Amino acid sequence: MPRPRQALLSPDVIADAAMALIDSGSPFGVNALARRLGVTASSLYHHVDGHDAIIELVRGRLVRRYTPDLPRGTWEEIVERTVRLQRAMYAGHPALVPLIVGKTITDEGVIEQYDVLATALVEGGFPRADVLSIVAVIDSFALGFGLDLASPENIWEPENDTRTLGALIADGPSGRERSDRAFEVGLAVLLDGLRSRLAASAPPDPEH
Amino acid sequence: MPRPRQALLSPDVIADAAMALIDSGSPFGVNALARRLGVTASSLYHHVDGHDAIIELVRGRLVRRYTPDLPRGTWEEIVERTVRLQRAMYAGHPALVPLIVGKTITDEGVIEQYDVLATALVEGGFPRADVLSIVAVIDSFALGFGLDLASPENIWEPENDTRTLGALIADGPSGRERSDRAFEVGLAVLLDGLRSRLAASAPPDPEH
DNA sequence: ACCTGAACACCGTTCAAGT
DNA sequence: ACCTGAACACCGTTCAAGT
Repeated sequence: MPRPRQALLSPDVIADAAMALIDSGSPFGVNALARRLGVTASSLYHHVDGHDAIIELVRGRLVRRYTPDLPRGTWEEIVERTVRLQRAMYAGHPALVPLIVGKTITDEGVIEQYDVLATALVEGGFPRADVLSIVAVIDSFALGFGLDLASPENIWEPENDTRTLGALIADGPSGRERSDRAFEVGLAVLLDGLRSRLAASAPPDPEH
Repeated sequence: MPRPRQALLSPDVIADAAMALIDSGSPFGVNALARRLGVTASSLYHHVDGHDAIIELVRGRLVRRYTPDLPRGTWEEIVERTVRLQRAMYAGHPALVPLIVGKTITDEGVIEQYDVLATALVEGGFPRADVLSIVAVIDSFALGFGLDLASPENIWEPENDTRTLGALIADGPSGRERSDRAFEVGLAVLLDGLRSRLAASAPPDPEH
């Protein structure tokens, strides 16, 4: 079946199938993807630039889907909304997370999200020299908790006795509920920490 | 060369070579590892339980090397020391980080570190029900910044103009220095956030 | 007990050949 | 322009055969 009159593939078709494959839980790969599409792996290379480019395509789509409009508000609102949106995205597509770690971000839509964040922090009064670091902190935070969603049920499996850890694991929730609670605690810690830092760098308005 | 009088391999020999392979920057795999050891990949399976078990072996060794004695002190000191030790370990062996994400921790030495942390937080006055979440927050934090070390020089590559992000990237440091700065900011935010949380859950001593 | 070599079911990518 | 099939250099794991 060489060269049908109407092309079988396109970047969109490939991205859709890639997302379905990732969400199915089966390991992602160009061969597995081609199989799903009823096509040879080499065919994909006529439309996209290989494995990593497909992942970046999927990331871009998801970010656009999960952030319909650019957030407005105070830096606190924007930080919280950004982190919660990322959380929702990773929760909806946990198997994507291990695939995107350590890949350079080039997608315009994703860059724009980080730009909004950076702008909000500068306008919020954080020292310019710190803002990129703070964006990285927020990013690390979101990614770390995204990986938590992609992790096995039990992160720790103590075989011997422990002083505290074993009992805490036995007493508390597991799986998604454990992860959600940790996320909420983490988000509160993050926002509190940022507020303290802002207060320390820009002393409160002398009028008060 | 079947069955030499003195065994060529052992878990220790394999772990040493695995660490050298990982630190060399070449992609890790059982085949590549066997090649380095001048041995067949199948030989490894007489001593260790495959790819993931080798990674867990390396993790255990490194944790033991980087934490010679169990930390003592206030919860703040223990949290800070734990995070800094993990940071040092990941900085020394960045290529290990992507290999350990999402793998269940079974190594006794590693479990013990988390147990010390959990115990310190309980004794420090954090609500028992929150402690496991807080340990997960600290873990996500350390892992997120570890991944930052394993990431390419440029995390963001904006192609179009941006309002703020592009200028911040151009003005600030890159590579290791950027990562280190972000880590320091993140650690300060983490500790501040934890202090606020503790103060909110356990109101200050009425004597003061 | 320990190592090999062959086998199996995979990877990601390139490229000449076909229409 | 678009798809195929073969090729290349890899993966991780199993297992019978050899000493």
